[in-house]
Amino acid sequence: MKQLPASGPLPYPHDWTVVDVETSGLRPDRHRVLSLAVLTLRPDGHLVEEFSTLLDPGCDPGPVHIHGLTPERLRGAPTFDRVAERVAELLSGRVMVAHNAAFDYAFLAHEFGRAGLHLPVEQRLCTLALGRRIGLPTPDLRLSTLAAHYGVPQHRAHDALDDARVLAGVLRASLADAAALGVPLPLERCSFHSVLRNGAARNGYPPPIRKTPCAFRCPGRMRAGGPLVQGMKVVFTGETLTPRQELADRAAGAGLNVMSTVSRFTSVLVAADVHAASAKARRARAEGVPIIDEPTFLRLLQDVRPGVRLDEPEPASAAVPFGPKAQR
DNA sequence: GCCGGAGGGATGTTCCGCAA
DNA sequence: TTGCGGAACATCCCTCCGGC
Repeated sequence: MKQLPASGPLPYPHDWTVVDVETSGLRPDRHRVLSLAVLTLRPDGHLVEEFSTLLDPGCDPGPVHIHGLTPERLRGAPTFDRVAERVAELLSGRVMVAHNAAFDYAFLAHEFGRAGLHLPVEQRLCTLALGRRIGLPTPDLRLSTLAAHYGVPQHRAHDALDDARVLAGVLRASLADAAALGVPLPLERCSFHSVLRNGAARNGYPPPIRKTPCAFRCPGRMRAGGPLVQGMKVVFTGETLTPRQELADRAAGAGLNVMSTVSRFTSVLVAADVHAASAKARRARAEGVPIIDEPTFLRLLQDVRPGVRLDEPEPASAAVPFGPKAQR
């Protein structure tokens, strides 16, 4: 078990609002929030305020065997619209933090919508995505597993307040890890329209990319330090700060060939974390494919050298040719 | 020029993890 | 149990090369 670091200065200048909800099901458009816990934290992770409440959903509470919230327990609890303003106060101007944040965000967004209000969250941080980005040596990324890993005591799983307190502890430790590793936070801009368009559960993974045909001949691998050349085959891995599709569109627009998998013909792998242990990163290392981070890629993207169109003869290039097996 | 084999890339399928 | 998407793996298709 890893020792929970003491709260201290962190290089992330955000005030945080840790949120956990218990719900009557998995569909934010059909199911309701039964219990809600909201904790506000200073940038160093120090607790400022706690708020939690049961809620009267006005419907069947769903899987009682999971959350233990029977109709009897919920009877007399306030409806969401009666606590919405208080919740909005705690969320405003802060980064919302949750485990599988898209899930909690979607439920809150729908509850605020039903109350005729707007969910005042502009950015959210998913601790699941953060754990994945850090590359934790845990068998999985469940909240209970992360709590055990960081030594955060968990008393009652699926109790909103206890889960939120555990999450706050995991957040503090994860932020310390991320800072120590120099890992950028997987902050995500929020909009209710995107919730309606994409649904709730995204598990923090980047969306799949659309394949764009490339009109240029592949010049080979990228040399150390660049430059990028039109036709180079580019693969993305990990959760990038820029949306995956936007990166792919910009790459394709610059004349690069965006591929879905790494092969020995891949010119360069763009990784959210160049030390990542993803399958693509492992394959890239095995094949000798250079790996660069997102900021480097974006910088190189501003100066992509002209390539050779598929219908033109091939001249000398600024790239490294592929190995003998690849030259056929 | 045709055929078969080899290999790479694209695509499809399955598994996994996560939330309640 | 549900829904979603990434990762891993399997399979298919296309291209290229060598032999005749």
